[in-house]
Amino acid sequence: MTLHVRRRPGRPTGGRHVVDRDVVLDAAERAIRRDGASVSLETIAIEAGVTKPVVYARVGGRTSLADALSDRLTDRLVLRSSIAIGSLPFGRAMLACFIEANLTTMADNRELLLYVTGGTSEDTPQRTLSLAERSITPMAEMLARWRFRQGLDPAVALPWAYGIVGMLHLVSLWWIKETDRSAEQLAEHLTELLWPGLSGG
Amino acid sequence: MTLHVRRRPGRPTGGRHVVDRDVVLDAAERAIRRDGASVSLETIAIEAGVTKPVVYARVGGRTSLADALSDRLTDRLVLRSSIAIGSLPFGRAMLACFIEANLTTMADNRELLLYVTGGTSEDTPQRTLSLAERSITPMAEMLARWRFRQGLDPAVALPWAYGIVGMLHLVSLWWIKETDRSAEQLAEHLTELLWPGLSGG
DNA sequence: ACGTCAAACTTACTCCAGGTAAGTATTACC
DNA sequence: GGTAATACTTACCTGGAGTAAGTTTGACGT
Repeated sequence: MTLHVRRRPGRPTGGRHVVDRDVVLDAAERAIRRDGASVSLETIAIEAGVTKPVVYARVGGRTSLADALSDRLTDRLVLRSSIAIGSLPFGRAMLACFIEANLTTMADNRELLLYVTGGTSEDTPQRTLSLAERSITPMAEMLARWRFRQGLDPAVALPWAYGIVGMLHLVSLWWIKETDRSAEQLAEHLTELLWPGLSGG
Repeated sequence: MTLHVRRRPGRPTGGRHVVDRDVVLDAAERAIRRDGASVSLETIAIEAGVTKPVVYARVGGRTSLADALSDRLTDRLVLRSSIAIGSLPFGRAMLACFIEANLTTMADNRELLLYVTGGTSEDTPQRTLSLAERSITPMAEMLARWRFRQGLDPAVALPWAYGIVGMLHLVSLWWIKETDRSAEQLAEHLTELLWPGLSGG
């Protein structure tokens, strides 16, 4: 029994696509989780129940696919971070929550992270950067406001934000290899490193 | 006029290879600097004045090549860092020197960095990690000793070291795109973020 | 001196994944 | 019911990684 039935060709009755962009992206995520970051576009297409050109029509080539999945991962990072820090005032505990939320989200999307950042094309660094840019926005803005209120120079917010994202990124890569220590403990360690400087101490 | 003359086949007179491993790696670096990170193995072989199988005989496939170049980049990072921090006592100024040395070294090896970390295969994250592991060793050891003497827990040294390398990595990627601010200023900003926590403040 | 072997390289191939062009089945519309 | 548009699939092209087989030369024993 074949799990995924090929769509029949021809104009569909409803007038709309049966397999739209999000369905393809969902299938891509499933295939990546199952087969790892080196999964081919053809495999992804089969997982979606269509053929390769359909994937190209919906999301474009491999680069566009990686971009789209990067956006999804970023959305999750931003969402989980925002939830984590939403109910807390700016302070040490908030930073720890932000860090832990990021770490656990990356761990939950392990294969996806490897696909997006370790991808097959040469624009991977650019994508990593844009992922960083988006995922730091809440933190960077909050940081700039905080420092401005404190009478400190807000110009450092941008390099700091990149730095923190880079830190979380590499620590995540390391951590998802051997998850022996808890996310909470790891987040506490990083908070211990970052908070004194962040708070202007 | 052809710049690179093909070697004649046959057993050489000296008994040793004319084009040894280091020559191939030098050629690879030149080709990468010239053509970017997406350069093919064939182009690298031509740059070295040989053909593809010779590259395979000397360094192995694309993965091995990336590993070897990663080692070279790491050597430079460690060397320049060691020189920068060698004459200074552990302290804020030393951290700033360490950071600036790392940033400028990455900028000097821009294309190489993109090749190694944004490479074509799926083991890129693993390579990024091993690059990190090696390049942080001096810093991590120093850090652990320092904290031990201060009566602080040295167990945080490893995650901190990864975190710092990740921070430097991403900030470098960002910085080499638009080098508008000076390395010194950037290093100062990151030092301002890290030092208070590092020193156990 | 000469035949044989081994070394070192090149040519020529296979294989696979990304990407695309052309063809086919089905529905919408008048 | 005929024509046009649509949404696919099949079949192909391209380029790079990796490898097998062939070719040229020096070394070495007799």
